[in-house]
Amino acid sequence: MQDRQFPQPTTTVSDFVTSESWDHAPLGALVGKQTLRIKNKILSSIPESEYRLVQPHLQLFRFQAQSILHEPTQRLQFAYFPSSGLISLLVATEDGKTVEAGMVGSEGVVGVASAVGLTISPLRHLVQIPGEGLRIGVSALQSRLKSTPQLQLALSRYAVVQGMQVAQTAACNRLHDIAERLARWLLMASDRVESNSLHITHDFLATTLGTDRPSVSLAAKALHRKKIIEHRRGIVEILNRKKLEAAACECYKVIHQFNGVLRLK
Amino acid sequence: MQDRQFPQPTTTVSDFVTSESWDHAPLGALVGKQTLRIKNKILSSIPESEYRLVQPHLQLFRFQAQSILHEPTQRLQFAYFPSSGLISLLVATEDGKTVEAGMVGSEGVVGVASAVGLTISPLRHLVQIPGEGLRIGVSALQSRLKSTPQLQLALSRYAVVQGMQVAQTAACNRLHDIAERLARWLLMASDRVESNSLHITHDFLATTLGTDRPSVSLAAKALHRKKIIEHRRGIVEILNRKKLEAAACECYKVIHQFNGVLRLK
DNA sequence: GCGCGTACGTTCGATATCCTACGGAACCAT
DNA sequence: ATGGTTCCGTAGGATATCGAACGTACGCGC
Repeated sequence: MQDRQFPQPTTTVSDFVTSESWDHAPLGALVGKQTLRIKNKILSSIPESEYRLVQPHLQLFRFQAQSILHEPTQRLQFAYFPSSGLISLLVATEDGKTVEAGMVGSEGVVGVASAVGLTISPLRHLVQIPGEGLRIGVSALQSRLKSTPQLQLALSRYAVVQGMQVAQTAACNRLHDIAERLARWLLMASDRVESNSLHITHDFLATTLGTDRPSVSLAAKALHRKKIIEHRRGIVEILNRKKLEAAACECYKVIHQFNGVLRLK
Repeated sequence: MQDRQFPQPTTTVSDFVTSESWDHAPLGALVGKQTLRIKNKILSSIPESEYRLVQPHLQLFRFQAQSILHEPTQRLQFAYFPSSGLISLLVATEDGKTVEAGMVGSEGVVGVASAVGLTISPLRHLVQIPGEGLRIGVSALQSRLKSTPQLQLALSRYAVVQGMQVAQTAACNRLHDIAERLARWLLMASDRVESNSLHITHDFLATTLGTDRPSVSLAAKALHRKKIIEHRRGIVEILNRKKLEAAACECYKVIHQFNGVLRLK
């Protein structure tokens, strides 16, 4: 919250592990981990027997707003299983522009590349909406995967589905205008936060939509004029969800459906 | 070649299996499959023992220009391992526009979703440059994967790396102009065809770049004026590769590097 | 050689977006 | 309250792209 110098890599370590207090409170920690496990769709989908194998390596983790979990120049350190909050997967170009390629909430995992033996990712992992979850060190995860085939499959499957979502985003970025994309993003974020009130600035919306701030303000104004959203300093509020869905491009529904694929095997 | 009604789903079955002649020529078939196997980077990377388990299910397959291997409305039927040629992964929107999200050549596999138990893909798989390769039925592949862990890992890893490439494409589509993207596409295609002469029309370039034909013609003209490319009816020729790389956006190099990740474990 | 379908060259107006800039409002720390 | 910082509203010119249209050139089949 206090560190807002977003583009600087100085804030990229962001080791806000809250396990200090939680880990040393045996009962609390277990209850916490179990709750967070259930809220994360991937961890909740695997058998109890497999979960027990990875559980000792899971740390409780609090996602701080605007902190960076990974930079492309780094090696992947952890895989994160959010139970709440929202993490943006951003691509940054040489000239400093950025755009979001994907989004991870409680339905997924951040750093899925580590599940297939890779320790790099060209994507910046930025916390857009704070929350909490569990994380596991990359080497611990990799060494456990052989004995947790269901987890391995769930992770691989998520990687494929995430690729589909990224592909739809690639098309969306090319073919749909800013107002449509803004509406899509607000819906996707709202789904993950489970709230109609989003704490985000136009500036950050510009970095995720791959445009500049005035363009976001104009698009937001257009939605406001239609009484679809309301926004004040750092907060966007959804007034009429139905209308917002109508204002968004088809990509919202398409991407939303992909999540269903994960459950239906 | 003769069927050019591209957007129509009538040509989507495209069962141009040439295995009839090849399969019934025992020696020739084996030699053919072995050659094609070696040229495909995924099949060549797995142990001989695992290859022998899937080999009986592999069919020789010839990719016909402009044929469609898969439509989003269908279920995945086969996974294709190209040894040559180029397949575009296209996203189509409701209003009929299309744009390429990814590209598969001998380094990869088409239909990787089938490797994680899924039988859908929202991407149209379109043959851009003809070639040949091997294919395997989805159910045969899935039933063999448990006993071929190296293949499973190679496929999962490819899925992740392909996701990275798609993410970079998503950014490229948003942040780079048409001339840069055209240059990038020509380079990527040239790498896979291993030739400086590409048999493709401006119209198809427009569908892959997500724009219209006149915009492609203008961009091509700009490259031609700088003596970087030459183009006549249905053919684009790269005259100066160095200059073409300079004219392309960084995304070419970035995506190219991802392929290296596959080999380096 | 002729006709026809396909592909390319080019134009122009409309639109979306970018880029830069400035001012005002909200929030925070003191 | 006050000063500083962050965030939003807005404007105007520059640019890229779109969309539609028309003409031309190539190549194939007859």
